[in-house]
Amino acid sequence: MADTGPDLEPEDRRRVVLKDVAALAGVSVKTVSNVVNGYVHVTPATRARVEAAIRELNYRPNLSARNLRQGRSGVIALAVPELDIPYFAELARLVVAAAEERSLTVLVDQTGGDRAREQLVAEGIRAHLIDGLIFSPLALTGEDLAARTDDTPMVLLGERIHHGPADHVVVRNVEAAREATLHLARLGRRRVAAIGAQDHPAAGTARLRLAGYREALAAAGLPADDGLVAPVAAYHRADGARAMARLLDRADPPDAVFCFNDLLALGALRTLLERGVDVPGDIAVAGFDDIEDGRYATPTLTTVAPDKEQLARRAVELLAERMAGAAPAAREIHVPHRLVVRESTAGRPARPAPDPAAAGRTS
Amino acid sequence: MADTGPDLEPEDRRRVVLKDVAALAGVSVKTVSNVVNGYVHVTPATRARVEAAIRELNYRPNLSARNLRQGRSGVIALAVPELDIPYFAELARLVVAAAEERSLTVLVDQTGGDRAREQLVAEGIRAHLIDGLIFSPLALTGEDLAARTDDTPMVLLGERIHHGPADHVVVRNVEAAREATLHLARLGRRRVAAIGAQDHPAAGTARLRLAGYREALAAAGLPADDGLVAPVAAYHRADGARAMARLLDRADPPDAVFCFNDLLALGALRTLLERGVDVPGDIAVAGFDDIEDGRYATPTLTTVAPDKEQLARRAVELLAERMAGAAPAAREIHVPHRLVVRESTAGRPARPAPDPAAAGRTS
DNA sequence: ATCGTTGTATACAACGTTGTAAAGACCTGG
DNA sequence: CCAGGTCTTTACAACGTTGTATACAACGAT
Repeated sequence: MADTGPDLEPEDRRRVVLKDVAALAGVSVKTVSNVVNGYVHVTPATRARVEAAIRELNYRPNLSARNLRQGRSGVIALAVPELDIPYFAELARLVVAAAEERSLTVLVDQTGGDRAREQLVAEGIRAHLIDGLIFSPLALTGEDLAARTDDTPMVLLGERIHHGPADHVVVRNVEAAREATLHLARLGRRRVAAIGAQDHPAAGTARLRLAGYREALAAAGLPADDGLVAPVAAYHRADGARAMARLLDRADPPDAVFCFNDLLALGALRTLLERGVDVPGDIAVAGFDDIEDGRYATPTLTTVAPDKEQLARRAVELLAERMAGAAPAAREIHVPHRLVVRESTAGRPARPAPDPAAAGRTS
Repeated sequence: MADTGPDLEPEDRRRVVLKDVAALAGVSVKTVSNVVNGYVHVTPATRARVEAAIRELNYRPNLSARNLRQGRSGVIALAVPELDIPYFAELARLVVAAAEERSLTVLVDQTGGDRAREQLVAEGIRAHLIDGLIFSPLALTGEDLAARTDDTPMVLLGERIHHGPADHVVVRNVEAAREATLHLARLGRRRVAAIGAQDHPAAGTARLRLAGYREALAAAGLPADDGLVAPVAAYHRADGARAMARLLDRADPPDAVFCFNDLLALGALRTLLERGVDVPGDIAVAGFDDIEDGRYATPTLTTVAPDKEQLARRAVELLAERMAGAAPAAREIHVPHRLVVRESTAGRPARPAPDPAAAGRTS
């Protein structure tokens, strides 16, 4: 608090700027800038002298200044509900990696799925700090997003907002849910339950997966019993565990369950185990997302595996296009998915199983 | 690519800046700035006029300019090996939350545990973009860090670098590992194995936890058998699964295993399950980190639970102090931990299969 | 030798913001 | 009604960088 802080050398403390390098190298500031930016027309001799000065002073460009000058920051934000939900963590890793390939830095925002916070994000809480936004909203509706005034380029992830105003990259939720449910029906299960229904208007994922589930029941000639559709407050393990318990407490429990994400399924598995219910003998379980945990669960979890790698890559790609100035109409990109059948529906493999890492995927 | 892009209105496209607001409100640029920054001496009338203009134009301050002017960005970086390792994901969430309380934005860097990348991070790859760094290095040694030339404030997380040049916030690894191992010994286990030893010089965590494990064996009067110490390449489930398989293939397999983190333990559990080994009946398993997965594993996982909340909070706190200019000597802060005993050592709870906790004492 | 032509280096302004210093408006008390 | 103070607002400069325009040097061709 005292003064500007001559904690160390009074002068040396200052950050090194172009001017310092220029002085040491005996050239103009702009020449140093040119060297830093790889401008072609610089004599090898000059370049060498400048580079030596840069090294000697350990010069680092001031990004704030550069950004101010250039009007962009090279930073994009990734806004997700929570980082420690495995699906989003995996996505975050992939987005950061994809962004890096384009020399973009990722700033991570956690909305907690909270509507007010999501609105702030959409409204550009980080405006001018970021050049673009990859957003995975939970609570916002299509109208909310359409009403957005901030014009930072945005790409929506993993959620389908009908006629949204922005690009979105998604998996074919209805089809995928149908495939998973049909898989359960083809095992001969007659009472296939669903865990993960949600009421509120923004619950796009829940609605689509529920639709796929119902389509599959119809296609398989099974009756639709709304008592077998378990709503949840959120998509965490605990919700899945509770929902499973409620289903088991019914007079006519299900013989299969399709959970709208893997965390719900893992919670359900836990309840089944505690109750001594055999999986998949008594009840088969399938999930959605293919998070790593599912590959090590007991039993390993059958699940819909979206191509997350591509999800991330395409999102960054679309965003980069818009950041570069392209302004096509909102696009909807679908990434592939596949059903990965594991023990929770197919049963335990023969005794000697070598490497569990090989279960399901290349790893 | 064509031109600068009159995709919309040729003029309206420009971002709104202070000047625009000032013009509309009929005041000077500085007055608008004063309003934005909550400067006290502004007439209510003026303030109202300015605020109206701000709303009308939807003005957002340009952070690059503000940062340039003020010499700081309000952004800190969190550098961790991988975001989809649950421990780091949880930590990331907590750090982001703690940072938010101080109006700091977090930028996440993934090093992959790669030495070159960690060096870049330490050397200030984001210099001038960030005001501080919270770093959880995997491959760097204390010397590497001491040799760092960048002077961005830094706090090290969860890793103990001896006599490091920076603050670090850590759990008492040796003590915690000792407690966990002693817990296994007190169950009556005689052949307690360890999974997670690592050779390379930077593996501080592995070394400390191994030391704690050995101390506990000595304290319990158990012989130290190096054949029971399983090295791993990394700390993922697959490594734990493989290491467990190797231990089981020995002529004299262990009757308990202390894994140096929960992922290793989860991998080990998977192998045990596949081999039909009863946990904790035949082999008791304990981990470290208390990640959520462990609470839903089969059986639920006994583990050392570091106070991650405090870990994150203290790290941000120390960093903020240094960013504010304080320059005390490097500090080492210890956060509390506790041993959470669950089914993997205590046995299945009574619920479904009446099975008293004493089941853990079978061997 | 002179003229372009190309290649190299420079000065200056500008990006949008805020700190400084100072000017203007307004009040109080003599 | 004015001196002296406080409150409010302003002009200007500066943060570090890069685009533009331009000066200067070196060159081959006339």
